[in-house]
Amino acid sequence: MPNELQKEIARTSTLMRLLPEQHVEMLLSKAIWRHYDRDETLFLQGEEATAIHIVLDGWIKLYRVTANGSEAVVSVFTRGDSFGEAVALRNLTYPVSAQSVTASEVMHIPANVLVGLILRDAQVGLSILASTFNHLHSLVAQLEQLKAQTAGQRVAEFLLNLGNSDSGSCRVTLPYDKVLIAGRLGIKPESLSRAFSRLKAFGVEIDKNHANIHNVKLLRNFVDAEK
Amino acid sequence: MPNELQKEIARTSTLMRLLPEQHVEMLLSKAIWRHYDRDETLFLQGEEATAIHIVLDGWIKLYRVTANGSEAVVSVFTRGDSFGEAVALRNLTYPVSAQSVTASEVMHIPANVLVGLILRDAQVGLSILASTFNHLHSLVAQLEQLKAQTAGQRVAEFLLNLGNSDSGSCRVTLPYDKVLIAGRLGIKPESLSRAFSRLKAFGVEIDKNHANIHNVKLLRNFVDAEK
DNA sequence: ATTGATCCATGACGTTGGTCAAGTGCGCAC
DNA sequence: GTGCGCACTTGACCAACGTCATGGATCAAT
Repeated sequence: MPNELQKEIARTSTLMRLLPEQHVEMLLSKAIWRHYDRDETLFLQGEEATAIHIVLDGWIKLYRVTANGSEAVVSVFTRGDSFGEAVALRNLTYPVSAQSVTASEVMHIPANVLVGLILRDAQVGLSILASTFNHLHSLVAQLEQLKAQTAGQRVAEFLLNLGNSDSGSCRVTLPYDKVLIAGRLGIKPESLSRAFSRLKAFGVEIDKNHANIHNVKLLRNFVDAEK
Repeated sequence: MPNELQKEIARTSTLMRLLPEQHVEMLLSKAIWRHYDRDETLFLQGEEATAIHIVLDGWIKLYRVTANGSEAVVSVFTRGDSFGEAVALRNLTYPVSAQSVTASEVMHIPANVLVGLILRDAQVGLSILASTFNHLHSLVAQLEQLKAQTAGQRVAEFLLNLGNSDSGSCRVTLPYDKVLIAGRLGIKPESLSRAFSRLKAFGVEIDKNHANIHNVKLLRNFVDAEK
């Protein structure tokens, strides 16, 4: 049973905000609305995709389990983000697994509903391409970070992206626990912890799950520092 | 002026092989066919995309130049691969730059031609999503590799992907120079060189731009080795 | 208050890969 | 041939990060 707030978030999601009103209403009416507790699995890599997913609240991680059993976090999604479009529309199998990392509300749109809509109105296909492109772009950005930045720089950039000011100071909330943040950044929790303490020198204070950035420009400078 | 071989490659590209014949012919007739010498730039990150690209011959790299001036190679494409779909269809700006790393033949399809086709036949949109999904998938695989494998394992996996047998022995050709291979794998040329010599112990011989893998299963084993 | 669980910080140490510098092998122009 | 340039290799050294072990802080249950 979706409430109005949830519907509003859905309407403004990357996936739907460009669609004409009557399509949106149709999708909302055919969607499945579900609550997930913390650490529930939405799907596993290798499963066949039958729906696309829009996060209404909470945090969902996409991750891969590697041949030797360790876990690589690929993305972490939150309110307004959608995922699984490209896979579901082709009836392919997921290349990643998905799990809630906090209690979450997620809306599922059955793939056949969306396919039907695309065939009737090709504009919808372009909308979905747009959102898929966002994912492409964010993966490209992650690759660049991993290849060209040190762990410390990645941590700093992560903090800067949480607050979205570009000068002055700001206080941001760490959205999920530090093990996951470390995973998202491709480092171990211990390294994250050390990176945080090294960032003190650049005006960053970590207090529980909050970070105070005293001088945004100074930190930005550190991220962009040549080698 | 395309020759028949080039047209045949285009027809079997990821992007077009699922399209009905008459659409393919139309796209081929509207396409721009171009030769690039080595090290020519196709486009730069930040430029507005006006076409999608299909590689007919040679190798094209996509890369990002970071704030501190260093370069991160994101993808390397060859015969039959297409790129730029999601960007061109939305008239967005490229998140990466593209450059030929060998002399290459590339076919460009103007975005407006493709958009027109999608609006007339939504099936085309799904085809493009399929090819975009391939890119997504390969980026996800790269992320996993960077986060969960050592440089040596990445090098070994790269060699295994070049030959596509899964047992016995095989001889593969290194498709482009070692500086670029190193970039693609997120390491420095020196480290690539050292990785190669360490792989001798696993039956890999490097000779100029060829690699002999004496025992594919042994090497696969090394890649999948638990930590 | 005590226990245990969970999450995080810190220290000691090992390994990986980057950096810098020198050297090798090969192709090519003359 | 000789000389030069380029791609690659090798070695010595160092910084960054992972690993392993320990200990503190917080919270809930008893």
